[in-house]
Amino acid sequence: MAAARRRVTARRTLAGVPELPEVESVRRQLAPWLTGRRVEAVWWDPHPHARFHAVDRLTGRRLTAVTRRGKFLLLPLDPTADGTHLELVLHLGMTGSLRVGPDQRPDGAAAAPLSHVRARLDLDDGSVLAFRDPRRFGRLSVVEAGRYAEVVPTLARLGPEPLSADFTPEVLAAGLAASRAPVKARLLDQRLVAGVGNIYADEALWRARIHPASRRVGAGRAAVLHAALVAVLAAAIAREGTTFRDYQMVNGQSGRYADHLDAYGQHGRPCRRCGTTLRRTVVAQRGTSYCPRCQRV
DNA sequence: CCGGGCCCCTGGATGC
DNA sequence: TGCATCCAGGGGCCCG
Repeated sequence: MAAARRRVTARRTLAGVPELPEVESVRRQLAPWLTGRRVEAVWWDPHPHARFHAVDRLTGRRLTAVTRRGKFLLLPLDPTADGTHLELVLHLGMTGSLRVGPDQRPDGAAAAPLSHVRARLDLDDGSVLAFRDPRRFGRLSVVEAGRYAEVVPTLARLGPEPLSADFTPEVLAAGLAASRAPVKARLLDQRLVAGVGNIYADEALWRARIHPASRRVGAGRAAVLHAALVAVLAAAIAREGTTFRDYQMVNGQSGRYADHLDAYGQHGRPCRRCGTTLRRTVVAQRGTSYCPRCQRV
């Protein structure tokens, strides 16, 4: 009884984090609003735990594009007076989200204040970009274009985009062969492939029938895993990400991938393939759901 | 360089 | 019902 209630609760309050599909959805929504806009003013949270770097350098700059690498949003800026090309690097962390829109309601009254706003950019068309982040895991950094190593080391060492031609079954197989860490740890480590987090690691491993703790994934299974990663990420992008508590798209709605989850957060429920009850374990310090029957070590 | 472990933070869920 | 405790997790950092 208690266990059953716990499962229901867990399903209803499914939590998650923005991964590549969610960030890509945000990017697509932001691009038409932000491209070409000039930043008139910047405010950021002076909280001692806030993770902001050189954000003041945005003032007066124009946003020339909205791009993405892995889970990072990259917004290149027009050159400064001395010709320096800067870039805004934005990571949503666990609970970060972005809202963009007019600062005033149509009737001229001020919009209701958003909660947990950690930074805001006032733009030259009167709109405002608000960065909300209850848990303060998100990061905003302004760096010289392409110079990531000092400020955003993970971005500097980021692996190939999983939906690009650079990410091949051979690249994945070679990367997995070079290490004996659990395969899920390798997927979460952004150096092998960019943008995979806890949700899509569990989903891809379930689809590929590979146990998340497996330390031996040969070329054959790596090719299956490659196909699973590409399929899962593409399907999630098509549905604008997964519905969960913290993630909200720019317009305040949620993604529609939750109904398609086969593994993530599904422990206690039957495997959609074989009916075996999915189990929960911990791999790489992350909650992990898998099928003990059809996912093999 | 690599892998493993811990920590940052805070709202919601759980436990008593 | 209320208060205390637990839990979630991306990525930085440290250690062996």
